[in-house]
Amino acid sequence: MATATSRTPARRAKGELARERLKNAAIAVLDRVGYHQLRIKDVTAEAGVAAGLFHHYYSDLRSLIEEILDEHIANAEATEVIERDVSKGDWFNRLRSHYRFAVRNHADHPGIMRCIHQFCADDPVFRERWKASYYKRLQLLVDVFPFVFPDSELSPHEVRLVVYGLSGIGQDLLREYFIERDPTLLALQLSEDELAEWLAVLQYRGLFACNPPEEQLHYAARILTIKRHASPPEHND
Amino acid sequence: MATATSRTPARRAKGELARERLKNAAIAVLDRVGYHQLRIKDVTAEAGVAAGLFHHYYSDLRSLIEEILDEHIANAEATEVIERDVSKGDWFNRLRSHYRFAVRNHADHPGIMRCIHQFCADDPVFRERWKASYYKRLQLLVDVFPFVFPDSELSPHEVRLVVYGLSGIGQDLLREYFIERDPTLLALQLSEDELAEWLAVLQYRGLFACNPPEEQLHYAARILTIKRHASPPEHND
DNA sequence: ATTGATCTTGAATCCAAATTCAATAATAAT
DNA sequence: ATTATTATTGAATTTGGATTCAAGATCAAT
Repeated sequence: MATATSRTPARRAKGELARERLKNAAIAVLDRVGYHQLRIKDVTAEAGVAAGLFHHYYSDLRSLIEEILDEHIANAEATEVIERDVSKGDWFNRLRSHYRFAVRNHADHPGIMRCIHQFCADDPVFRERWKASYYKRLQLLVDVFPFVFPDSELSPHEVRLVVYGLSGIGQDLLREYFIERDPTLLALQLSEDELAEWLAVLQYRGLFACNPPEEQLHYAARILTIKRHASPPEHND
Repeated sequence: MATATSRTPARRAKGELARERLKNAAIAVLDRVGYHQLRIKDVTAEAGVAAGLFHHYYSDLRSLIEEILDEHIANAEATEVIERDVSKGDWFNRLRSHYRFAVRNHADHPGIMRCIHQFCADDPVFRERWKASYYKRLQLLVDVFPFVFPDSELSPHEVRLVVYGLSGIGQDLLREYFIERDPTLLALQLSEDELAEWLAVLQYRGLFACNPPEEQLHYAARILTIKRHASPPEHND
């Protein structure tokens, strides 16, 4: 934002509007076809302007997309109130808040999330930027780990391994759900909060090797019934 | 394989060799630059043949890559002995075997795994093929779920949610480790077996909400020390 | 109203890479 | 040895799309 208005002092309101229109058009097309299918002509057509106008505002597609993603990331970080209303020791709610955030992000901006994923896969520079943002949240967990688990004998590297490993819970699933819209998953008819809670429970179990306090579960209480028999029955397929 | 030798009866041994050389060249380049940077010229140069030869054997890049990936998938499925030496109720070893397989795959074929990931992201047809292969293993888990957890009140859809969610454990991590070669992860200096075991432990905890039997842990026993205090200490960051 | 700036257009140009193809070499069959 | 088939080359062409640019439209300031 700051860059956009300050870079060229001569930039006018109308120009800013056109940039906005191009960005919104790009986001719309991203939703439909994804980053690798995206063409400048698609964007200008969607925005209802001439093809040449694009280069008046952006040097190439990459820079437009970068601007969109940077804005999204900044925006997301700003609105991430997550930690605020969660009391210090309340880990389940903390994890659930993180998932609520991730779920909402996917639900509201599937095109952008897909684009981030695609962009990361072949642009090392952007991937670092994304990781920096994404792992910042994880880092919080890494940092407090020694306090939460004072008896843990894990080295800092091992802590990172555990946290990064567990952070994978639901990543693919959210993409399948909100971006590919996999029918077998959509069939679940879950609200955003429900989905977030399910994923949080799984992560909680992975982290603490036990269930979260039952009274905190609003939707996923049934998961407590996943309890293994003392002597698991032999079974033939 | 069967297709390759039978499609054109007139195809000669030398031709088969050239196809092999192209495929191997492509795999080598995939390792270096990934799918989206890959150019036909790169492949022919790497193979040491003229650019035009490519089209004698393949109609386009996509079809070459598809052949490579299909072969890889078929091959992987064939060598996946996994379930064989694991006794029926021995879930921890079963999960660990799956992870050993995934880890080995990434370690041995980083270029191909990266390509699969990129390909999936923008080719819905291929994604279905990959999911079919990948989820086949998960489906096993989904199928036996009611027998392992007879008291579970989860609907089949919910079972799928849980299994898919947990299957995300380590996905990104394996990519970061073997494809991007993230230094903070490589610093762990883990053997393939160690990595597989860590991931399996995390998944086991997520699935069973408890630790795997201690005597089965060869490397990751320290994870048992992640035990939460009865009354977690308040902590200020 | 005139001026100087920015905005917008779309046809013309450029470019990287895919694709074709005529010519030549290698190989197998007889 | 001759012939037919397949393999290989690399220069020429085509393609899809990005990029440029001259010309006209719009706008703000005075």
